[in-house]
Amino acid sequence: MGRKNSWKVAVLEILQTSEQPMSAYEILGKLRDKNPKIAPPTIYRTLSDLVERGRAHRLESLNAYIACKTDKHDESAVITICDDCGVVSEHIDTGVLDALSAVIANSGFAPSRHVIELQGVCENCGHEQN
Amino acid sequence: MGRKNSWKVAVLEILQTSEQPMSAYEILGKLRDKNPKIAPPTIYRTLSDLVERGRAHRLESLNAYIACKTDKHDESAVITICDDCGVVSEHIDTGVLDALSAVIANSGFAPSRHVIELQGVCENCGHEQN
DNA sequence: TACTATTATGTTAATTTATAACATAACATA
DNA sequence: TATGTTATGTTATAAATTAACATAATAGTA
Repeated sequence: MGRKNSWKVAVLEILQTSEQPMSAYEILGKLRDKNPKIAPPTIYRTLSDLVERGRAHRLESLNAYIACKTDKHDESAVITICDDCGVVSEHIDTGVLDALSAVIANSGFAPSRHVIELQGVCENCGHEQN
Repeated sequence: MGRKNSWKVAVLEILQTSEQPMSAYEILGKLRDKNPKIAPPTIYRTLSDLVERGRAHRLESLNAYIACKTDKHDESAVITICDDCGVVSEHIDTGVLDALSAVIANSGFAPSRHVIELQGVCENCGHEQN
């Protein structure tokens, strides 16, 4: 106890090996395979830390988490979420940020964090016919 | 019972007269002043309906709701949320949407819904010194 | 009008998501 | 060793959302 980062690596590995975003409680379930006593606050603290450091993203529209798969661990990615297969992608792009800046320029608003999430159908799923 | 839209107007009025975003349970509390028996599903159904019709927005990053204050009741607004005073503004802008389109153009992703929420400090609060 | 289908709403209960509050252990430094 | 600080553990609860089913209103139609 009190040792730093007890869970960070484990949580990150779980996220990295998941094809799909995971809820905090899904991660909790995985961790409990090894340590049955782990409790929700531990997960939420670990996730907050990972998100703060840009190693994971919280998907606000799903209440779920993914590992950051880019090498730029900022929190400024545009995120796409396939409603069909659940695959999530990150898109880093300054064009969107510039456009956002332009929108708010006149309002005097100073953003410190932004959430940009697109839901829809990914290319793979779009090609399928059911 | 079974009569259409029993609550829609009431919920919308509550949202419209609120300076700040309200959680589902805050709305529930207000409605209970008049009708003590109203239950969560009623609120959530009403809110879903309002959001679908673009008369209200759900703020994904706050789990809260606001009335749509624009005359364009689409779901494509850029939303700014002041961390300080709680004031929320909607900004309708095609530039951002175009930039987003450009980002996803190569990925083949077909978006059906998007969430664009900026958190930060509004002009008023930015001018204050504490 | 009576019958039926459909949809809206009511109701109960549970599930899912998240955090408050406090206890304990580790670490750092004097 | 003593003290302060931070991380983690632990218990309990709060907050947000939905499932499942019951009942009532409405519309259509025989």
